Amino acid sequence: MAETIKKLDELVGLCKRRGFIFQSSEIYGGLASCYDYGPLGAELKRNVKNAWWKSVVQMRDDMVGLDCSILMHPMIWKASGHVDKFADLICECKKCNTRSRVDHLEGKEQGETSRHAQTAPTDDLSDKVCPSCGAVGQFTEPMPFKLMFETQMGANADDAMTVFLRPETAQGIFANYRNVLDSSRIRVPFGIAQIGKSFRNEVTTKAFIFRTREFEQMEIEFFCEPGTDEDWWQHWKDARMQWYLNLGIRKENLRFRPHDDDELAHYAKACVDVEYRFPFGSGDWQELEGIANRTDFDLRQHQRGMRSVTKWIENGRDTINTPLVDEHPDYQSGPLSFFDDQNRKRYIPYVIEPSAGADRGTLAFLVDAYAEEEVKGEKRNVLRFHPTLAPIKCAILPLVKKEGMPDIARNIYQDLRRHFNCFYDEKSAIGRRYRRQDEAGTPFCVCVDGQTLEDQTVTVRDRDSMEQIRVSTDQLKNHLREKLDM
RNA sequence: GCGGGUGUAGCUCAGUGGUAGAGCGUCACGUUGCCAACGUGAAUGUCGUGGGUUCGAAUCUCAUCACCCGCUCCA
Repeated sequence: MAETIKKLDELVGLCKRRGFIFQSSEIYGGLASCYDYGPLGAELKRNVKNAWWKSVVQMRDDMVGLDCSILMHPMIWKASGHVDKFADLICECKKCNTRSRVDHLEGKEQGETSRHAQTAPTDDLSDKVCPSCGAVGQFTEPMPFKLMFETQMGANADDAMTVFLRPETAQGIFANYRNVLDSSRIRVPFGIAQIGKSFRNEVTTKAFIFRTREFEQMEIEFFCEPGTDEDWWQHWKDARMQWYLNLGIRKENLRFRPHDDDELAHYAKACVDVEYRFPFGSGDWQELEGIANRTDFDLRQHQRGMRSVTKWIENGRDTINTPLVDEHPDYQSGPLSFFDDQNRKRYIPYVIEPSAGADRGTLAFLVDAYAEEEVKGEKRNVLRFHPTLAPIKCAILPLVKKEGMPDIARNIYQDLRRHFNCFYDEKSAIGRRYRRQDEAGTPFCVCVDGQTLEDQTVTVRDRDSMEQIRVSTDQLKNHLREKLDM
């Protein structure tokens, strides 16, 4: 009789009530689109990230990790295309107040439109048609729309340089691809994984932590020989779907959604989204992760970017108005090429990018685990987290607060907590304590009772079945570690 | 950014100009002793924020912030 969350409001309330997720700066009235993880949420999210890392780095021979800085050389974002793409011009229809991108307005030829904020024409919208209400020429002056966060680097205001907070972790991987190759003895095909914060000035945030301006990504760039890219794309597609399933997300709430050709980013040869059926919007499927074939676009772009730096300095470090130099005719032998010494071949690798949202994933695990049940006429709320993800693995509870039971329980607690996250609770009735742990998603509860005093056994209570078995205290640690797979 | 809605205790909400409330939760004590038990008691409020009207504002009004729904947008 499990019931799931039907509305976003329920979920927000649940997250706050149990200390998973809070509105950022709440005592100041909140800050739009920013959220904080509470005690249980911080554990949950960290477990999600650790599970991902274990799956894509620890358990694989062909993957290594990376953790690079959020601030990077501004020209990285020129080469990646973000400086231009993320500086679109927006105008507003005076008649219906709808905002449109200038380069999306009808009548404008695509190649003709400048994407550069400072060189874009601020006139000549007189013959353009509002895509929303059909009014002609009723637009405000075009205004630049900065999708990347900017900040100043350098304490001395005169010398300060404008840098960007990264809008994706991916480019840090491309920028370090050469370093990793040269230092780790790894060879193509191989991948680099990274978890970290990224920032985008999304036009629309909303939907709780689903789309926020500050968010955390779990990204892989997998480098492979051109021609093998489609096979690797398929490999990662399967591997990533299996990860969500292995961690307990119900199959019927997951699906692949291939991108249409006109939806593909300019660099991508193919892209598929892993989607989860979230309980908001119209009960709609929403993206958890995108798995793209980025071809050799990024490495080739960075080869151009590397050769454009001098020009950028000469140009007064003006990132927007410093175009990249043309691609070298012999780009296949460039500094970011890979030499396959077994087959005596040199090439720019193709890249498969499985890019997952850590916050979205955490939200999906939370939603999918939630259940309301009837037990003997009483309502029971339970979060059926996979043990790997559960914030607390085991609660240790003395049946009563006397006859030495708390002392024994505390000893067990001190022993078990060295191996996994535990919680000790001796307050109020035992049934209430079990239900509290159900709400936190704790898979096991250990109870020290009267019989423990006689034969050194405790009960182990299972969250999902609510059944109890007796386990000898000297077997307890092994019993739990086996059950928890830890 | 547009339209609609909401904002009162940790949570869910009642309270339409006159003393700030309930249920749940939390805490203490007692009783009980394996699934939100019972009894007694207690704590908890910038009524989102700031201004205005009024003798008096949670309530009327203006502004603002945040969230939700629908548009728009989503490299």
